[in-house]
Amino acid sequence: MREVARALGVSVATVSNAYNRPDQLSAGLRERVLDTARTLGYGGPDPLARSLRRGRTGVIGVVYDAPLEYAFADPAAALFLGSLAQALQAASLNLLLLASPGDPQADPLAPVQGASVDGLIVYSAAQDSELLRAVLARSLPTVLVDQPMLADQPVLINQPILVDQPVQADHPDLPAQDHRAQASGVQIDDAGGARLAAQHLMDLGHTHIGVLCLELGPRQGGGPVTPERERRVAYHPTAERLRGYREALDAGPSGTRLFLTEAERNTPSDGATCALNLLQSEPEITALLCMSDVLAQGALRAAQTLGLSVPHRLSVIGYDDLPGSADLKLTTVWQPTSEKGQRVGEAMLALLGGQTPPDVRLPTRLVVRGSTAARPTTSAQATRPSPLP
Amino acid sequence: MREVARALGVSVATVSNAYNRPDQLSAGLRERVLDTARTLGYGGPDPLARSLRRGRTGVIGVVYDAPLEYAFADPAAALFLGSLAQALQAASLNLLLLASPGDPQADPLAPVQGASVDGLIVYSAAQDSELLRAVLARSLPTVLVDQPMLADQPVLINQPILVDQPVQADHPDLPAQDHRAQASGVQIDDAGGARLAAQHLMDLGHTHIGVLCLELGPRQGGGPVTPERERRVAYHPTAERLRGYREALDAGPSGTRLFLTEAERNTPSDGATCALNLLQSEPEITALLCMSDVLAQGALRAAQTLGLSVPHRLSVIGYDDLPGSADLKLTTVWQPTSEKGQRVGEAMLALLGGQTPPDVRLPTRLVVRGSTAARPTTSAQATRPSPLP
DNA sequence: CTGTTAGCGCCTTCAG
DNA sequence: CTGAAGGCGCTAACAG
Repeated sequence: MREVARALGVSVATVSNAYNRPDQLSAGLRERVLDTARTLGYGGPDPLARSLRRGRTGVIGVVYDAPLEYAFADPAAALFLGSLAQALQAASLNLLLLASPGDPQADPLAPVQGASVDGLIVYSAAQDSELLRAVLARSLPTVLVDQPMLADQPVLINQPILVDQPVQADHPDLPAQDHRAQASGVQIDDAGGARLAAQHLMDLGHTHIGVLCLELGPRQGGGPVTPERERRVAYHPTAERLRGYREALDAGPSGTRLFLTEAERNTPSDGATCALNLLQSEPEITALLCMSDVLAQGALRAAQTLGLSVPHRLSVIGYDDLPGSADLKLTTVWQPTSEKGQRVGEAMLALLGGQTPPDVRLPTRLVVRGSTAARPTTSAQATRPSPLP
Repeated sequence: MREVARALGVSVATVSNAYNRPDQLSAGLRERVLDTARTLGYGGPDPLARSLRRGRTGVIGVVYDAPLEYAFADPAAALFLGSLAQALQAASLNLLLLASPGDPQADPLAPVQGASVDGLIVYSAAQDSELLRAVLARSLPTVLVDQPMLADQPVLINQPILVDQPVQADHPDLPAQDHRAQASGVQIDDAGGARLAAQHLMDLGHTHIGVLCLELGPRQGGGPVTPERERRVAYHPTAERLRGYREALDAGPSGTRLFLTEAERNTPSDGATCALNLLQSEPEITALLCMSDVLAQGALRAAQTLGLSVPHRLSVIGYDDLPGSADLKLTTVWQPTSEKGQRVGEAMLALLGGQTPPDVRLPTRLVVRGSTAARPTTSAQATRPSPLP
């Protein structure tokens, strides 16, 4: 910039103005400035330096506690991220994807601590985790998605104790930095939806119900869920859905049993594997409660593999109500995925604007389609599924 | 940082060292520094300032010339982005999504010009567009995905003409900035795959073939493709696939005809709409060439709506070979989507490391499954599809 | 309408 | 092992 200024015999401020405040200099001069800039190969103000000076980056970070490829592979996540991006784009904000590094050597907090962003959105993180603490420690506008309500968060001492003067007393041209951690929460009624799903199955007379759980926490590896593990579920949505299932059970006739497995990843094939294992080890199961439609899709595939007709021999319920689930005739719990993204975006915008938006809790609904039916009669039930070829 | 230094009676350099070079000070002092920092509410070095000083941000921008939500809605894009992210994560690089603003008032170049990034990846942009020029003008390490080979790109004068001294002569501690635009290309054999698909159909005897095109360019709106519009296709993959179809046609028996429509967006429902319109206005069509599996999925749905059995009455071919396409028994053109992402990531890493990776062109293949069959006999063909209810 | 000034927060060489 | 100094590139106030 100085080069350009010198070449024209003007001051750097004038060059800066040529880019940022056209009204501050004559149109002719402005043209000349832009022109020589081009000649000199100067492409305009450096975004980084500008951000430093202005105190804003125009970037919002999304924290995702898993390899980033999962985010793109999961349709529900993609849907959410898409609508979030759309909401933020309206304010010219871009999305920075912050995932924990694949390399286990690397510091999983580094991305969060090192990102130049104006705000942070936590999409997936274990409750009460280091990661979450690192996010909060940045004292940036933060939106927590599908996390326990803020009131339940451990309080964090973040008020800087100023040694003598406010740091920026001599800098009236910068907006006074507000160092309070400003956070807001958006979530859905996870437990409520789960309760509806389990209830529906019990109303249909099912007494032996398999549950395909989403990950219980970061890198758990899947498999049967012991009561011990059930107590330590780290991912809030998983915990809540489980709680919902349990609540329905407790409210219904006693004698109904749940058989829990954890899918290693939220993919159809992991869902299929889980379902297969579960159905073979517990032949009395007549219904499957899946914590996602993706998992349910796998369950459907498993049923087909085992020659179990859905819904006559096996009922299946999903969660999310993805766009493709209607085609599959899947009974499922609907959640307002897109709206959630939009709400999160709006909350962030409000936070950025200095407001403190209230926490939001969005409803869920049971959508009954063709994949659930009354418990098969005992004779049919007695038919033990044939072992795999 | 100064606060912390003052509170401890040490210099700021020492505080900085506490964070960045533990070997430069005693463990005890380091502990004390970190400790008082915590007490004072100092969360560590500001990433922005650090980036400015170091000259690196640890962020790679992905340029996407459409509302960002499209990127997430398109499974092929998601797959690509996922594997790209994974490759980049290995080098602790994060992904910044740079989409053109939804607001048509806003400057579509702003995101590209204003992003603080170490490199740029162009995933979707019209060839020879302003956007592409703006990307190249940044003189950053750049990878062009599915764009015409670099040799065909308009040359850009980007060498800065230094007025007197190299700007950084007095700053030997910073890596000498290399201002040459370093770009590399990764693409697939779009035309080749398309040719195979069209050929397959012609081998099966089809003579009236409908084509469901991806967008021809930014915001075109869809609809029938006139020869005029066909000449001006702005998106390279669309142009190439079209060229491939045409090549097969030219090589085959004369008398075969193509009927072109553009889908407004790459979604199943747009695909269905297109297919419906096409099949109703041109009842002689017995096969559909779709430029994506997503579009093909819509075509399949349209066929069902019209009561046209696939493949007996109507053959359908897709493009991409998505994970779900096998279940649909869709004949399609496979492309190495994940590998493409990985290659792009590697190319970026090489560029960042000062190397100049060669351009890469990945192969495509025809995967024949159940959605294509020989042209129906004349009598069957004469059955005009029933109008919609 | 233009120029001067004073940093934004940090890192790194170099001298002690 | 520690401290002083200079500057990354830019912008906003203020004075002319």
